[in-house]
Amino acid sequence: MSEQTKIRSPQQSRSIDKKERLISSAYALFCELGFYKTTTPEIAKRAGLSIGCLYSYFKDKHDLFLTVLDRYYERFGEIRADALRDLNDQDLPLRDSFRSLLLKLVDIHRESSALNIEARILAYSDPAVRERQKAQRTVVREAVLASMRANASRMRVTDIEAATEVIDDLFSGIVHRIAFGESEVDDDRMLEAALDAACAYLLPPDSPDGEPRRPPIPT
Amino acid sequence: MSEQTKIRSPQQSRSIDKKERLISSAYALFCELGFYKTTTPEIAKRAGLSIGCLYSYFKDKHDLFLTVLDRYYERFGEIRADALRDLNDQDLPLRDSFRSLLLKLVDIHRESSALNIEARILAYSDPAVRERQKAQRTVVREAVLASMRANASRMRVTDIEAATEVIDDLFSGIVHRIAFGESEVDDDRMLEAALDAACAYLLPPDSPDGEPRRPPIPT
Amino acid sequence: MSEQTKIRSPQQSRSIDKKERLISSAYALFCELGFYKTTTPEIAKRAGLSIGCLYSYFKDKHDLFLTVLDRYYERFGEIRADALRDLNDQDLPLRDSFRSLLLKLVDIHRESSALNIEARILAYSDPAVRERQKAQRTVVREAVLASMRANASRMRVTDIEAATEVIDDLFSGIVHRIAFGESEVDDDRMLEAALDAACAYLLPPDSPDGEPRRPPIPT
Amino acid sequence: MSEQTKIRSPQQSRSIDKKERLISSAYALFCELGFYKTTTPEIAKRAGLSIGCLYSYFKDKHDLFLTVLDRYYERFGEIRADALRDLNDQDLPLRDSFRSLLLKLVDIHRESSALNIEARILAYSDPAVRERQKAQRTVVREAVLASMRANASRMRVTDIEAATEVIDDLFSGIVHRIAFGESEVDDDRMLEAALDAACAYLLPPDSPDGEPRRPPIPT
DNA sequence: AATGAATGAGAGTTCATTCAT
DNA sequence: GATGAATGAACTCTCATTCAT
Repeated sequence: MSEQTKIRSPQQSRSIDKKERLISSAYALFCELGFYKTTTPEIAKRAGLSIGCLYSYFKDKHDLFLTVLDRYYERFGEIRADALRDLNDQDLPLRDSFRSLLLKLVDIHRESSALNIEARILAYSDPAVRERQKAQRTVVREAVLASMRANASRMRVTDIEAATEVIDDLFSGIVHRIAFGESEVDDDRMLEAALDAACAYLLPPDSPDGEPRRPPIPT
Repeated sequence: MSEQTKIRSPQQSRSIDKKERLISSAYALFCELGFYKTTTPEIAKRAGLSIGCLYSYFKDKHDLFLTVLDRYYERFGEIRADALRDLNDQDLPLRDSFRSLLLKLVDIHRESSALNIEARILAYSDPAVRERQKAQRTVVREAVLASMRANASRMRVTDIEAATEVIDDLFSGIVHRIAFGESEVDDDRMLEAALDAACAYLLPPDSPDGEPRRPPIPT
Repeated sequence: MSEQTKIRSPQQSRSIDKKERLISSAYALFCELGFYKTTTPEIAKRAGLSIGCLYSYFKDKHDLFLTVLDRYYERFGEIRADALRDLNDQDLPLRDSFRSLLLKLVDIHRESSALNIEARILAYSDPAVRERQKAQRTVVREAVLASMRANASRMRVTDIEAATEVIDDLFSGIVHRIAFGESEVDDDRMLEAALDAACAYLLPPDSPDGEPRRPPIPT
Repeated sequence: MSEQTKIRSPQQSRSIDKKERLISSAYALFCELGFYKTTTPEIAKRAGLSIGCLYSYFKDKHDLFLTVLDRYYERFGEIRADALRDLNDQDLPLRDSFRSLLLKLVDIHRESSALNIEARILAYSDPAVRERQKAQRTVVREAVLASMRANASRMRVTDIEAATEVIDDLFSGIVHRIAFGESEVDDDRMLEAALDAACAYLLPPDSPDGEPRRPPIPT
């Protein structure tokens, strides 16, 4: 009679595959249409499964959304973590590390940004979404902050915490703009401008870490 | 009888008042609950009007949402315009103009951010919303760009267009962060950090325009 | 936003009529098919109304069932009260008062017994039904008990409370049997047999109150 | 292949055991939750069997319910038969035989009353249930009637058939009341009151068969 | 012009039953 | 024979919209 037991926790590869297909299908539809315009029968249909099957893997639509959101945050987190590792471990100039981070973020954003926005909306009225969002935010914040601290010696900013959030905002905005083609300006010019801004802000003037990739054409 | 004539275009003051009340009520509810959780009867009820009356002023819920969105963009535009006038006309240091701009943006964001986010979601599947969003973006972009160009002499950036969008992203992020209390850092520290970044990026080193508000305590 | 306001409390005669029609229609269907086989669209259809309309008068199916149950108990209560008045006020022989009570009970039972049985089932898992049932039971019990006490002088039983419940059980059984044609024996013979039992139990031997209606045919 | 052959009629002890387990499990659940709230997967689960297995023994849920009902009637019938044997064979005073009968009926009622009530509801719309109910009723009626006839010499009632049904109603009501704790009066007082009524009705005044168990306390 | 009761398409969800393994 | 994942018809309920008054 327990509700818990009614939801299948698949251990066999075939079932796992079905659950994955449902998550993918839901992910795609939530991204494309948002939460409310996506219907559960449509999710099942796209996954090539019946509606009943969907409800044997997920308690309800909301539960499925949360699962999709977790999946998204997870993937997003991995990519960010990858990129931050570059910032810490390699002795690339900071500007180049940043560029590589931005390009990776653009990639993941391109496929799931609507989901991210939807989550922000739902977070207003849905505590479970809000909580997950906050947790995700905290993880990211800590990782970026650690990375910034590790690079503190090369920087001129003193309030590392605030600087982290400033850079986060700047990068998020640029990434969104590029991912969605909302810029009137060339993607490349946008990217370099954002890097200019980040370097000008974080680094001392004339730091070699902030050298533009392409030297200005000599006159 | 054309369908168009069914929708009243109020010319008498009483009718205008009713339409306004409907827009306000819808604005408040869309902000609070988002598009889908807001019901048309509730909008009418809050406006102290009948649901039938709502449908005599607006073709459907979507039409009302678009009207509300226009109203929001309009208000947002006015505030931005105000703030940009400061940038151009007054001989305040740029940093102070920026600060005043940011504070105004935080105010408007606080009351309508959900609407803004909702619009972003709907823009995916709704061409009419997308179009308005783009138009709004263009207006703002042009205004900010003009303002940047007028100040070009004080700046060191050469790609003014890209710089405009960079600043826009930076400021939007900060404003959102402050408006929604999502920052772990003091609002004030965040604000000054964002101004540091903007000034470091736009202005030549040591420009008096970028002087921090509070001089360092003399030794 | 309050849930309360969403449910219409009709004050105009037309609306009251609609609500009544829904209750009648639901009453008939619950009696005929029971709670689970009765569907809300069917109730609305029988009432000549739309399903949406049903849900503007009742929160949900359960709420409608409770209303129907209240209505049934109310009617049942009135008839019982009528009959008990006879027991108290008139100087009919007790046997004749009882007979008239039984005949009235048969009437109401004939139309709503399934509802009564359904309520018993739902009472197992539904506290709201259980509570109403208990309240109803108490009201009836008190009334019958008062009536028994008023007639105590004519009776030989000393434990009036227990006797009340015994008589209640006896009469309920007989009424059910007659109402549903479950008896193999003539209704009339059954009725007189039940009256024999009640009189033999309650009255002293040879009490004129227990005289059978039809005197034995003289030889 | 006829459809009939799909349903297994188990001849091997292992299979019989499984079928029994399914019947017990269903019996328990139908009693606890009623027909509609009991789900077939839950029945199979409680029996420690798969849902597929259930459907290899029973055509459908309805078929299983009928089987359970038969089983219940069977058990009920046995107990009644036992009790009636007492009435016939032993030379206990009738009052004591009745008491022992009532106590046994209370026992069986306690565990299966919901099933009984559920059957009554389903009998309205389900001919198969109705038919079984009627058959059961007939069996019981015949047995009780025979028993009453065997005791006719001790009794004063002349219409034995009607008296049988009167006693049946009286006893059923009391049993239900006691089994479900619906009485406001002590179980013991209720029981003796019911016996008073039965003896007063059936026996001649002052019959030693109707002596109360506990003699009144002498003054 | 205004009202708000009424509509009904369509959403989420359940569960008796089947059938590939 | 046994399994239990999968099916999908059917249910309850919501809410944008209409239209008689």
